[in-house]
Amino acid sequence: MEYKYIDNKIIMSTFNSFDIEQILECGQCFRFEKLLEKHYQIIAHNRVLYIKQDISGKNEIEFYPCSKEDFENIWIDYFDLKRDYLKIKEILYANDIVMRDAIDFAPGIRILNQQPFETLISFIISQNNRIPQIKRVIKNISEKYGARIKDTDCFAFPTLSQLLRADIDGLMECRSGFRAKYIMDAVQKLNDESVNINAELSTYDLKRSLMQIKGVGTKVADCVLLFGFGRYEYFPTDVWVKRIMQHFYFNNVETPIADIHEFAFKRYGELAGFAQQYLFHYARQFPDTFLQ
DNA sequence: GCCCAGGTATAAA
DNA sequence: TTTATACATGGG
Repeated sequence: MEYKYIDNKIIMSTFNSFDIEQILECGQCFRFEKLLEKHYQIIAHNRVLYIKQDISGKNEIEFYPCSKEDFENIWIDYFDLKRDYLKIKEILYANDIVMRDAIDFAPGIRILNQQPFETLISFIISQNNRIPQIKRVIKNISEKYGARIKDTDCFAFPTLSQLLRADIDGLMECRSGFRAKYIMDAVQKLNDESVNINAELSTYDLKRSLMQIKGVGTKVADCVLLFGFGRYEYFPTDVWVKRIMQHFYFNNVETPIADIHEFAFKRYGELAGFAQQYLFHYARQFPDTFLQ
Protein backbone atom coordinates (compact mmCIF):
# COMPACT_ATOMS: atom_id res chain seq x y z
CA MET A 1 0.00 0.00 0.00
CA GLU A 2 1.51 3.28 -1.14
CA TYR A 3 0.16 6.76 -0.61
CA LYS A 4 1.19 10.36 -0.80
CA TYR A 5 -0.08 13.48 0.90
CA ILE A 6 -0.81 16.57 -1.20
CA ASP A 7 -2.84 19.61 -0.26
CA ASN A 8 -5.03 18.08 2.46
CA LYS A 9 -5.60 15.03 0.33
CA ILE A 10 -4.29 11.50 0.43
CA ILE A 11 -3.72 9.80 -2.89
CA MET A 12 -3.36 6.07 -2.57
CA SER A 13 -2.40 3.67 -5.31
CA THR A 14 -5.15 1.16 -5.90
CA PHE A 15 -4.29 -2.25 -4.65
CA ASN A 16 -5.93 -5.60 -4.49
CA SER A 17 -9.24 -5.77 -2.67
CA PHE A 18 -10.30 -2.18 -2.53
CA ASP A 19 -13.46 -1.23 -4.34
CA ILE A 20 -15.18 1.62 -2.54
CA GLU A 21 -18.56 0.75 -4.01
CA GLN A 22 -18.37 -2.86 -2.91
CA ILE A 23 -17.01 -1.89 0.51
CA LEU A 24 -19.77 0.61 1.29
CA GLU A 25 -22.78 -0.85 -0.51
CA CYS A 26 -22.40 -4.37 0.83
CA GLY A 27 -24.43 -3.81 3.97
CA GLN A 28 -21.75 -3.47 6.62
CA CYS A 29 -22.05 0.28 7.17
CA PHE A 30 -24.77 2.87 6.85
CA ARG A 31 -23.32 6.39 7.00
CA PHE A 32 -22.37 6.97 3.42
CA GLU A 33 -23.79 8.80 0.43
CA LYS A 34 -23.04 8.09 -3.16
CA LEU A 35 -22.09 11.25 -5.08
CA LEU A 36 -20.99 9.79 -8.40
CA GLU A 37 -19.69 6.51 -9.71
CA LYS A 38 -17.20 5.24 -7.07
CA HIS A 39 -17.28 8.65 -5.44
CA TYR A 40 -18.68 8.67 -1.90
CA GLN A 41 -19.04 10.72 1.23
CA ILE A 42 -18.73 8.88 4.52
CA ILE A 43 -19.20 10.00 8.12
CA ALA A 44 -17.13 8.24 10.75
CA HIS A 45 -14.83 9.08 13.65
CA ASN A 46 -16.26 12.59 13.97
CA ARG A 47 -15.19 13.38 10.45
CA VAL A 48 -16.65 13.76 7.01
CA LEU A 49 -14.47 12.06 4.45
CA TYR A 50 -14.79 11.90 0.69
CA ILE A 51 -13.43 8.93 -1.20
CA LYS A 52 -12.99 9.08 -4.93
CA GLN A 53 -11.77 6.01 -6.73
CA ASP A 54 -10.45 6.58 -10.21
CA ILE A 55 -12.47 4.77 -12.84
CA SER A 56 -10.41 5.67 -15.89
CA GLY A 57 -7.57 3.29 -15.23
CA LYS A 58 -5.20 5.49 -13.25
CA ASN A 59 -5.37 3.15 -10.25
CA GLU A 60 -5.70 5.89 -7.68
CA ILE A 61 -7.96 6.48 -4.72
CA GLU A 62 -8.31 9.92 -3.19
CA PHE A 63 -9.26 10.61 0.43
CA TYR A 64 -10.13 14.20 1.29
CA PRO A 65 -10.14 16.37 3.25
CA CYS A 66 -7.56 14.36 5.09
CA SER A 67 -4.36 15.12 6.94
CA LYS A 68 -1.48 12.71 6.91
CA GLU A 69 -2.03 12.16 10.62
CA ASP A 70 -5.72 11.30 10.21
CA PHE A 71 -4.95 8.88 7.44
CA GLU A 72 -2.32 7.10 9.46
CA ASN A 73 -4.12 7.21 12.80
CA ILE A 74 -7.71 6.64 11.71
CA TRP A 75 -8.39 5.67 8.13
CA ILE A 76 -5.75 2.97 7.65
CA ASP A 77 -7.38 1.09 10.49
CA TYR A 78 -10.93 1.98 9.46
CA PHE A 79 -10.44 0.58 5.96
CA ASP A 80 -8.40 -2.35 7.30
CA LEU A 81 -5.60 -1.41 4.91
CA LYS A 82 -2.93 -3.41 6.65
CA ARG A 83 -4.64 -6.76 6.38
CA ASP A 84 -3.56 -9.01 3.55
CA TYR A 85 -6.83 -9.72 1.78
CA LEU A 86 -4.98 -11.20 -1.18
CA LYS A 87 -3.68 -13.96 1.05
CA ILE A 88 -7.09 -14.53 2.65
CA LYS A 89 -8.74 -14.73 -0.76
CA GLU A 90 -6.16 -17.17 -2.02
CA ILE A 91 -7.09 -19.55 0.75
CA LEU A 92 -10.81 -19.06 0.23
CA TYR A 93 -10.38 -19.45 -3.50
CA ALA A 94 -8.59 -22.74 -3.13
CA ASN A 95 -11.00 -24.21 -0.62
CA ASP A 96 -14.56 -23.29 -1.52
CA ILE A 97 -16.36 -23.05 -4.84
CA VAL A 98 -18.96 -20.65 -3.48
CA MET A 99 -16.46 -18.27 -1.96
CA ARG A 100 -14.56 -18.48 -5.22
CA ASP A 101 -17.56 -17.08 -7.06
CA ALA A 102 -18.16 -14.55 -4.31
CA ILE A 103 -14.61 -13.30 -4.74
CA ASP A 104 -15.00 -13.18 -8.50
CA PHE A 105 -18.21 -11.25 -8.06
CA ALA A 106 -16.91 -8.67 -5.59
CA PRO A 107 -13.15 -8.95 -5.11
CA GLY A 108 -12.89 -5.47 -3.62
CA ILE A 109 -14.74 -5.95 -0.34
CA ARG A 110 -12.91 -5.19 2.88
CA ILE A 111 -14.32 -5.44 6.39
CA LEU A 112 -14.43 -1.97 7.91
CA ASN A 113 -13.38 -1.37 11.51
CA GLN A 114 -16.25 0.75 12.79
CA GLN A 115 -16.84 2.33 16.17
CA PRO A 116 -18.43 -0.15 18.59
CA PHE A 117 -21.22 1.97 20.09
CA GLU A 118 -22.40 3.32 16.76
CA THR A 119 -22.19 -0.16 15.26
CA LEU A 120 -24.26 -1.63 18.07
CA ILE A 121 -27.08 0.91 17.76
CA SER A 122 -26.95 0.76 13.96
CA PHE A 123 -27.41 -3.00 13.85
CA ILE A 124 -30.18 -2.86 16.44
CA ILE A 125 -31.90 -0.51 13.99
CA SER A 126 -31.13 -2.86 11.12
CA GLN A 127 -33.39 -5.65 12.34
CA ASN A 128 -36.36 -6.31 10.10
CA ASN A 129 -35.44 -3.23 8.13
CA ARG A 130 -33.99 -2.12 4.81
CA ILE A 131 -30.80 -0.28 4.14
CA PRO A 132 -32.29 3.05 2.93
CA GLN A 133 -34.53 3.18 6.00
CA ILE A 134 -31.69 2.17 8.34
CA LYS A 135 -29.59 4.98 6.89
CA ARG A 136 -32.44 7.45 7.33
CA VAL A 137 -33.00 6.54 10.99
CA ILE A 138 -29.29 6.74 11.83
CA LYS A 139 -29.08 10.13 10.14
CA ASN A 140 -32.12 11.36 12.06
CA ILE A 141 -30.68 10.19 15.37
CA SER A 142 -27.34 11.81 14.59
CA GLU A 143 -28.96 15.13 13.72
CA LYS A 144 -31.16 15.08 16.81
CA TYR A 145 -28.67 13.90 19.43
CA GLY A 146 -25.19 14.09 17.90
CA ALA A 147 -22.78 16.99 17.49
CA ARG A 148 -22.27 18.94 14.32
CA ILE A 149 -18.98 18.12 12.66
CA LYS A 150 -16.75 21.17 12.38
CA ASP A 151 -16.94 23.07 9.07
CA THR A 152 -19.68 20.81 7.70
CA ASP A 153 -23.45 20.37 7.69
CA CYS A 154 -23.05 16.80 8.93
CA PHE A 155 -23.62 15.36 12.37
CA ALA A 156 -21.59 12.69 14.08
CA PHE A 157 -23.39 9.71 15.55
CA PRO A 158 -24.13 10.55 19.20
CA THR A 159 -21.93 9.24 21.98
CA LEU A 160 -23.38 7.18 24.80
CA SER A 161 -23.68 10.21 27.07
CA GLN A 162 -25.38 12.19 24.31
CA LEU A 163 -27.89 9.40 23.72
CA LEU A 164 -28.70 9.37 27.44
CA ARG A 165 -30.74 12.47 26.67
CA ALA A 166 -32.95 10.49 24.31
CA ASP A 167 -36.31 9.01 25.15
CA ILE A 168 -38.75 6.68 23.41
CA ASP A 169 -40.79 9.52 21.91
CA GLY A 170 -37.71 11.25 20.55
CA LEU A 171 -36.40 8.06 19.01
CA MET A 172 -39.82 7.34 17.51
CA GLU A 173 -39.68 10.76 15.88
CA CYS A 174 -36.46 9.55 14.25
CA ARG A 175 -38.60 6.78 12.70
CA SER A 176 -36.86 3.99 14.58
CA GLY A 177 -40.20 2.31 15.24
CA PHE A 178 -40.39 -0.59 17.67
CA ARG A 179 -36.59 -0.54 17.97
CA ALA A 180 -36.71 2.65 20.07
CA LYS A 181 -37.16 0.63 23.26
CA TYR A 182 -34.19 -1.54 22.31
CA ILE A 183 -31.99 1.51 21.80
CA MET A 184 -33.04 2.85 25.20
CA ASP A 185 -32.28 -0.52 26.79
CA ALA A 186 -28.80 -0.55 25.25
CA VAL A 187 -28.07 3.00 26.38
CA GLN A 188 -29.30 2.39 29.92
CA LYS A 189 -27.47 -0.90 30.39
CA LEU A 190 -24.20 0.47 29.03
CA ASN A 191 -24.54 3.57 31.14
CA ASP A 192 -25.23 1.86 34.46
CA GLU A 193 -22.61 -0.75 33.52
CA SER A 194 -24.95 -3.67 33.99
CA VAL A 195 -23.62 -4.63 30.56
CA ASN A 196 -19.94 -4.24 29.82
CA ILE A 197 -18.66 -4.34 26.23
CA ASN A 198 -15.08 -3.19 26.57
CA ALA A 199 -12.60 -4.60 24.10
CA GLU A 200 -10.67 -6.45 26.81
CA LEU A 201 -13.34 -9.13 26.96
CA SER A 202 -13.03 -12.39 25.11
CA THR A 203 -15.19 -12.74 22.04
CA TYR A 204 -17.37 -15.22 23.88
CA ASP A 205 -17.96 -12.90 26.85
CA LEU A 206 -18.45 -9.94 24.55
CA LYS A 207 -21.15 -11.78 22.67
CA ARG A 208 -22.86 -12.83 25.89
CA SER A 209 -22.77 -9.23 27.11
CA LEU A 210 -24.18 -7.85 23.86
CA MET A 211 -27.03 -10.34 23.92
CA GLN A 212 -28.12 -9.16 27.36
CA ILE A 213 -29.37 -6.06 25.57
CA LYS A 214 -32.98 -6.26 24.44
CA GLY A 215 -33.17 -6.43 20.66
CA VAL A 216 -29.72 -7.94 20.29
CA GLY A 217 -29.86 -11.53 19.11
CA THR A 218 -27.36 -13.73 17.31
CA LYS A 219 -27.36 -11.82 14.03
CA VAL A 220 -27.00 -8.36 15.51
CA ALA A 221 -24.39 -9.55 18.00
CA ASP A 222 -22.29 -11.19 15.29
CA CYS A 223 -22.44 -8.09 13.10
CA VAL A 224 -21.38 -5.89 16.01
CA LEU A 225 -18.54 -8.26 16.87
CA LEU A 226 -17.32 -8.37 13.28
CA PHE A 227 -17.82 -4.77 12.20
CA GLY A 228 -17.42 -3.00 15.54
CA PHE A 229 -14.87 -5.12 17.36
CA GLY A 230 -12.98 -6.84 14.55
CA ARG A 231 -13.83 -10.23 16.06
CA TYR A 232 -14.43 -13.16 13.79
CA GLU A 233 -12.63 -16.08 15.33
CA TYR A 234 -15.21 -18.04 17.32
CA PHE A 235 -18.58 -17.68 15.69
CA PRO A 236 -21.15 -20.48 15.83
CA THR A 237 -20.98 -21.20 12.15
CA ASP A 238 -23.38 -24.11 12.31
CA VAL A 239 -26.09 -21.80 13.64
CA TRP A 240 -25.61 -19.48 10.69
CA VAL A 241 -25.73 -22.27 8.19
CA LYS A 242 -28.91 -23.55 9.75
CA ARG A 243 -30.49 -20.11 9.78
CA ILE A 244 -29.69 -19.53 6.14
CA MET A 245 -30.89 -22.97 5.14
CA GLN A 246 -34.12 -22.59 7.08
CA HIS A 247 -34.75 -19.12 5.85
CA PHE A 248 -34.30 -19.77 2.17
CA TYR A 249 -34.58 -23.48 1.59
CA PHE A 250 -36.32 -25.10 4.51
CA ASN A 251 -35.63 -28.76 4.05
CA ASN A 252 -34.48 -28.82 0.48
CA VAL A 253 -31.09 -30.48 0.69
CA GLU A 254 -30.89 -31.46 -2.96
CA THR A 255 -29.14 -28.43 -4.43
CA PRO A 256 -28.80 -25.95 -1.60
CA ILE A 257 -25.47 -24.46 -2.65
CA ALA A 258 -26.67 -23.62 -6.13
CA ASP A 259 -29.82 -22.00 -4.76
CA ILE A 260 -27.99 -20.02 -2.11
CA HIS A 261 -25.55 -19.00 -4.77
CA GLU A 262 -28.22 -17.67 -7.09
CA PHE A 263 -29.88 -15.73 -4.31
CA ALA A 264 -26.70 -14.43 -2.78
CA PHE A 265 -25.44 -12.75 -5.90
CA LYS A 266 -28.55 -10.79 -6.73
CA ARG A 267 -27.47 -7.84 -4.67
CA TYR A 268 -24.44 -6.70 -2.77
CA GLY A 269 -26.25 -6.78 0.54
CA GLU A 270 -27.08 -10.40 0.17
CA LEU A 271 -23.59 -11.17 -0.94
CA ALA A 272 -22.25 -9.38 2.08
CA GLY A 273 -24.33 -11.39 4.50
CA PHE A 274 -23.38 -14.51 2.69
CA ALA A 275 -19.74 -13.55 2.60
CA GLN A 276 -19.86 -12.75 6.31
CA GLN A 277 -21.14 -16.20 6.98
CA TYR A 278 -18.34 -17.73 4.98
CA LEU A 279 -15.77 -15.44 6.50
CA PHE A 280 -16.88 -16.69 9.90
CA HIS A 281 -16.63 -20.22 8.69
CA TYR A 282 -13.17 -19.84 7.23
CA ALA A 283 -11.92 -17.59 9.95
CA ARG A 284 -12.48 -20.45 12.31
CA GLN A 285 -10.68 -22.88 10.07
CA PHE A 286 -7.77 -20.59 9.36
CA PRO A 287 -7.47 -18.33 12.40
CA ASP A 288 -3.78 -17.66 11.81
CA THR A 289 -4.49 -15.99 8.51
CA PHE A 290 -7.25 -13.85 9.93
CA LEU A 291 -5.32 -12.91 13.00
CA GLN A 292 -2.39 -11.75 10.83
C1' DG B 1 -55.17 -2.44 0.75
C1' DC B 2 -51.61 -6.22 1.09
C1' DC B 3 -47.03 -8.00 1.61
C1' DC B 4 -42.60 -7.87 3.13
C1' DA B 5 -37.86 -6.56 5.18
C1' DG B 6 -30.29 -11.25 6.50
C1' DG B 7 -34.42 -10.05 13.39
C1' DT B 8 -35.94 -10.57 18.02
C1' DA B 9 -39.01 -11.16 22.03
C1' DT B 10 -42.62 -13.62 23.59
C1' DA B 11 -46.00 -17.07 24.20
C1' DA B 12 -47.33 -21.55 23.37
C1' DA B 13 -46.76 -26.30 21.92
C1' DT C 1 -36.27 -27.03 22.30
C1' DT C 2 -38.78 -25.69 18.50
C1' DT C 3 -42.38 -22.89 16.13
C1' DA C 4 -45.82 -18.99 15.26
C1' DT C 5 -46.74 -14.17 15.64
C1' DA C 6 -46.36 -9.18 16.56
C1' DC C 7 -43.71 -5.30 15.83
C1' DA C 8 -43.18 0.50 13.30
C1' DT C 9 -42.15 2.03 9.08
C1' DG C 10 -41.97 2.68 4.22
C1' DG C 11 -41.66 0.88 -0.37
C1' DG C 12 -43.23 -2.32 -4.13
